[in-house]
Order: sequence, then structure tokens, then C-alpha cells
Amino acid sequence: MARPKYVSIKEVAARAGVSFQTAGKVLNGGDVRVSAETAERILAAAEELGYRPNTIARSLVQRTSATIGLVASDATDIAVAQASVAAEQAARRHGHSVLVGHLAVGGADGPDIVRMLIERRVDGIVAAAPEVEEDTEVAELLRRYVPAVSLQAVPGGGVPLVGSNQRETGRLATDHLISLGHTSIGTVTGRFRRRVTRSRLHGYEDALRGAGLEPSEDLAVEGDWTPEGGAAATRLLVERSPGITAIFVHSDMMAIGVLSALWKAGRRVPADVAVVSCDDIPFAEFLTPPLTTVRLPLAETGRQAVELLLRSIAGEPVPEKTPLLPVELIVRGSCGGTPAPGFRYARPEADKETQ
Amino acid sequence: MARPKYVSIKEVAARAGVSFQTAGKVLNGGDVRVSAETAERILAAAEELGYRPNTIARSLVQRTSATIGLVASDATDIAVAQASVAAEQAARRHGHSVLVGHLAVGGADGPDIVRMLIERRVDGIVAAAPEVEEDTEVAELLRRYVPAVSLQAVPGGGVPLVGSNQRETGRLATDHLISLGHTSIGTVTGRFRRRVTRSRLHGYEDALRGAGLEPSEDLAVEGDWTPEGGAAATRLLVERSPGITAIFVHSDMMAIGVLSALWKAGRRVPADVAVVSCDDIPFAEFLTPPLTTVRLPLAETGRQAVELLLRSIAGEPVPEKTPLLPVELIVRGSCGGTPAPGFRYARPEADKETQ
DNA sequence: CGTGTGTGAGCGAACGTTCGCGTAGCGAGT
DNA sequence: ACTCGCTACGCGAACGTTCGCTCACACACG
Repeated sequence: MARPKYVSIKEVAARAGVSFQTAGKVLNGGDVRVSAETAERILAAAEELGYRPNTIARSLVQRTSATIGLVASDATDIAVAQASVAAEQAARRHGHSVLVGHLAVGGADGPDIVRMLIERRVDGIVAAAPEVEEDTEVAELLRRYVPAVSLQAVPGGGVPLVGSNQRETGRLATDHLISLGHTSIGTVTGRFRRRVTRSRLHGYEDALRGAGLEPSEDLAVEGDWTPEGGAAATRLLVERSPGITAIFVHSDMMAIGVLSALWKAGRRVPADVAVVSCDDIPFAEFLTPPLTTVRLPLAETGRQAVELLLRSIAGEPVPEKTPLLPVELIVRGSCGGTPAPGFRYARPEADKETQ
Repeated sequence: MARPKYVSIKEVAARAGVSFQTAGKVLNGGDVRVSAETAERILAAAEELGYRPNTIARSLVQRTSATIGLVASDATDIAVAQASVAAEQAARRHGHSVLVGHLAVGGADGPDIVRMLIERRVDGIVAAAPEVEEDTEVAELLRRYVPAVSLQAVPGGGVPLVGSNQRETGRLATDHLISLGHTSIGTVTGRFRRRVTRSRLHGYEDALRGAGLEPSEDLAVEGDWTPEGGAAATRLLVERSPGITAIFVHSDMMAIGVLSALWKAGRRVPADVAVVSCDDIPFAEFLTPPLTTVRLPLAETGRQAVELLLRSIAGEPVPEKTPLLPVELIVRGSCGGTPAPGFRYARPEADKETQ
């Protein structure tokens, strides 16, 4: 507690009666051209003194910090949190530490965070923050100073992306609703400005058109990724289109709000309106009703992002476009096909890929 | 992308035609005994070259990294996530970065993470990981090497704690149920081993006894902080005590599972059984029904933890016991007092402090 | 006995800063 | 004309490592 006095390699060396460079060799360097007994003596001295290597000094000479930076969303959004936790653990597994910065709401401090990371000489940066998608200053910094991998588009490109096929996600979800016979299908989207929103919207429209349905502007309401926003959007949606029988929601967090708003409006799910969403957050199956949703491999995305980053740091050339990670429809109760409280999960009637 | 070559203060100095120490003064040090025009020249050179200070070198000489370590839970638990995000932001506001380590499930890598943080010479550590509560090795490291603040008990003490009154939390929740007329009140707890669980259990028992009710072992079932665990515990609970009419759950995440299990069992909430929980996670009000819960100031806890830590780092003596943060009962729909889907929130009939 | 080979260890430099002094230059006071 | 004091800047050292060399010594070989 009282400021600890760390012992340095020199003090260890002194106690062991060798030069500090020799001590360094046995304690950290792998180049052990040292007799077994001196090594022993050094190790013993280190142990007695409670020596802990100073990575700061090491970083300075080696010009690499074995640290990566993570710029993450505000992260009340569990989906983002999942990805970033997985990223951190993957990094640590590869011997790297993670310096993290959570954006303030709105994300205005993106550039500050990135600058901070750069000044701390992180070896690379993973951007897991939708807010930063339009931030040209952040993009500039990343391109200029440090290898980076992003989970979302970066203005101007030059930063490899990792993620899933969002258009397919929208199509899969909407197709599921269509296959269940719905024809009046609304959608509660993420922020319109975000690319992921537009992609999912495209998928939604693809599916609609594929079934001979015409997308209508009235049926798409913008949300803000929060439960509150989902609830508000839903109220607007049912007001504008009272005949609606199904909703495709752009995230599970919003779906929580959608379910709540529907419930408060006295509309039963799935009896009156079916709800399908995307993400598959850990407790999606414990919502009432259990949420049918398109699973995105969030943890896997985080992992792959750092692995790609690490390869890039190691000097391997990395493609800017990497293969998209697969998504999967998880059918639970919120679209029907399952009776109410008696409860029994029916398997969905096969895949709707081409329907 | 290609490994960037950072420019050092020396190159800036060379271009500006001054010694590197002078450049250092104007770029970083505050001690500006330098003429306005040389300063200008140096700044211009730095700008042209894209100079970014190297905090690693700075840390080495100043013997302080302006970084704090955060050891956090696996953090699918939103409550923990909230606290750690707030902690990071508070730290950054005070000019510190945060190096984070998320425990693997089970938390066996706690000591590894702490060692990593120590070797990176963090100025202090915030422990926000229940798993570490029993880890004597972690406790030893914290006591020996680095100032620390914990959000949970630390074996052997010596580390200041920040948090809320857990016993009060249990009492408040249970009292609410009692005030509503319930007499058969079960509880789905956290892991028994955890101190917070025992405290909340004590509060629960306090309240029961205060109402002339005798706590029974059958009515307390151990959960594991996850929705799954909450659901499983609930199934066990209603099986063991079919007459149960109310449940006090030790966390909102578990409450999600409790609600789900009750729903699947055909028991209506709150009509058949009332549910009260604790945490007040951000979307508690969007669950069906909206969750009545005891709000813990999680973000505030995170903030105060780093502020305390920073004071400790600065050399101020800090008390091991700090004042507990206040908790507050938030009444929503899950305990009744509110009719079903028609819906209208009734205010609870005043405070139940002494009832 | 001289040369070569290998093994164990030390030495100097470097990484990019900060920090406390040292000092040249200069105008003003005596 | 000499000191004084101030300003603007430079210098050397230090922080705790790593890294590549050098070096002393012993030992075997021809």
C-alpha cells in the first residue's frame, strides 16, 4: 500500500554477486549461457528480494509494448461487451495486455482515446465502437500511426474489418417471418447512419421483395440500440401501422424494449405480433417469450479481430477484407410455432434460405 | 499499418535547431523557460514530423505509469460491466489509463492477471471481481506490491473496500415483500461462499424475523449469478415449496432467469408470485413485468473506487473501511400493486423502513 | 609449447524521456 | 569597469532493461 519499492535487476545481481546483465539473462532473456549454479544463485536472490521484471523498461528498449489498445463503446450494450471481453482474453492468451478506453455517450472522445493509446505505444488497436464509424479523425490516426483492426467500417478504409454478413442477417430474420406467413412486417432499426443498419435494412428489403412484398418507409422506424429506443420505436410503429403482425428488430437489446412496449400495449407475443431480432445475447432465451434471433458470433469476432491484429503487428500482410463470419437463425418462442405457457419448443420447419 | 516509425524528441529538436532537452521542456514538461519564438519553432517541427510523446520512456524516469489495473469478472454480468466502465472513465478523467484483465470463468487466472499488471507497473489496482474474494494469492500480491481498492472482501484485509450495504439491501427487498402481505418468501441467492450473498441473506432473515416469520433452509436456494442458475434455482424452489408467493433474488441477471422459469411453469408474476431483486441493471424496467429491485449505485461504486485508489496512490492515507454507498428500492411491476396489462404504475405505499 | 575452440560472464551502449544544474549572454546597477 | 542577476538554453545523468561484443579462462589438440 505504501508506495512499494520495486527491486531492480541490479540489486538482484548485487546480491547474487554477478553483473546485472548476467542476472538479466537468466531472469528474462532466454539466452542462457550461464552455469547452472550461478543461475540458481540469481534465481534465489530474485525470489528473496521479490523481484518483478519491469516491462516498461523492457518495452523501451525493445520498442514494442506487448500491449494492444481497445476502443470500445459505452458498453452497456452487452453485445459489444461480449466482443471486447473475448478480445481481451485472446490478447492475453497471446502474451499481450489490453489498454481499454470506453467512449463517452456520443463518442466524441474517440480521438482522445486513440491518441492516448498511441502515446502509450500500443502495438495495435482494435476498434469495437460503432460510434467511431464516421470519425475521420480516428481513422486518420489509425492509418497513420498504428496497425488496427476494426469491427465496423472506417471512413476512408485502410483498416481491416472483421465481422459478419449483416445483409444476410437481415434477410435471414425477415425470411423467417415470411415463412411463418407474415405479410405486414415492420422493422425497428439501429441508427440509420450506421452502415450495419443499412445493410440489415437491405437484407430485410431483399427478403420482402423476394416474397413479392413491397417495403414501405412507414414500416421502418429508427431506434438507437437501447431498450428505451426500441420501446419508443415500437410505440411509433404500432401507431403508424396498427395492422402489423411481425417486427424485425436490429438488436436484442432493443428487442427487450420492443417486447416490453408490445406487452404494455396489450399485444401478445407471438400470438398478436411476432418478434425476431439479432445478436443472440446470453440471456435471449430467458426473455418472455424466449427470443428468436439471428446469432452473431460476437465473441468469435473479438477473438479473430485480435488474432488478425497480432498477425498484422508481426508483419504479415493482412487483407483489408476478411471472410465474413457465419450467422445463424436461432428459433425460440417469440415468432410462434410454439404454444404459449404450456411450452414446448418446436423445431422450425427447415431452412428458409430460398423462400 | 506498416510498422510506424515514431519520431522522437531528438529529431524534433534537430529540426528546430535546439537541444533535445529544450524541446522536451516545451513539448511535455511544463517548465517553460523558453523564448516564445523557439517554442514556436519546436512546436512547428513537432507538428510537421507528427511527434507523439512516448509515455513509456516518461514512465520509466518518473517511476509512475499513470495507469491503473482493473481486474474484472468475466463480465457477461452487466452489473460488473457497469462498474468497470465507470471506473475506466473516471480514471481517464484523472489522466490515467486502464489496463484490464477479465477473469476466465472460475477465476483461476486471477494471480496471473495481477502479476501481469504489476510487471507493467500499474500505479494501482481496482479489483472488481467476486471470484477473487477468496484468492489468497491475489490478496498477497495486492498487499505486497501495489495500492489497491476492491469492490469485494479480500482475504486477510489490508485493501480498502468500496461498496454498498448488502445486509440493508436484503432487508429492504424482503421488507417490501412483507409489506405486501407475503409470508411465504423464498430467496434465490448468489453463491453461498460469497460474502455478499451471506450479507444479503442476513438482511433477508432480519426482515423475516422482524415480521415474526422464521427463515427456513428450504426457502433459500443457491444460484450462480447467471440467468440459467436463477431459472434452475427457481424450479427447485417451487418444487420444494409449492406454496411460495414471493421470491427475493440476489441479482437482476438471475431474476431474468427466475421470471422466465416462473413463466414457463405457468405461474404469473406478480399475480401468483412476487419477485424482487437487486442491482437495477439498465433494462430492469423493460423486463416483463418491469422488475422491482433494489438499486445499487454500481457506476458510482466504480467511480469512487478509482478516486479512492488515486488518493491512495497520491500518498494520502485511506481508511480501509469507507462509508457504504446508499441503496434504494425501486418499485416497478414485479411485486404487484400494479394491475396486469392495462397498466399503470402505482406508487408504493410509502417507505417500509421499520415495518 | 603454441594455437584453436568453446564456455561463462562482463562491458558499453542504447531505448526516449525527465530533472536538476550549469552556463553563456546581456542589460542594469554601483 | 566590475559584479549582479536574470533569461534562455544546454549538459549530464538517470530510469531498468536488452543486445551484441569482448574477454578471460580452461581444455584439448597437433
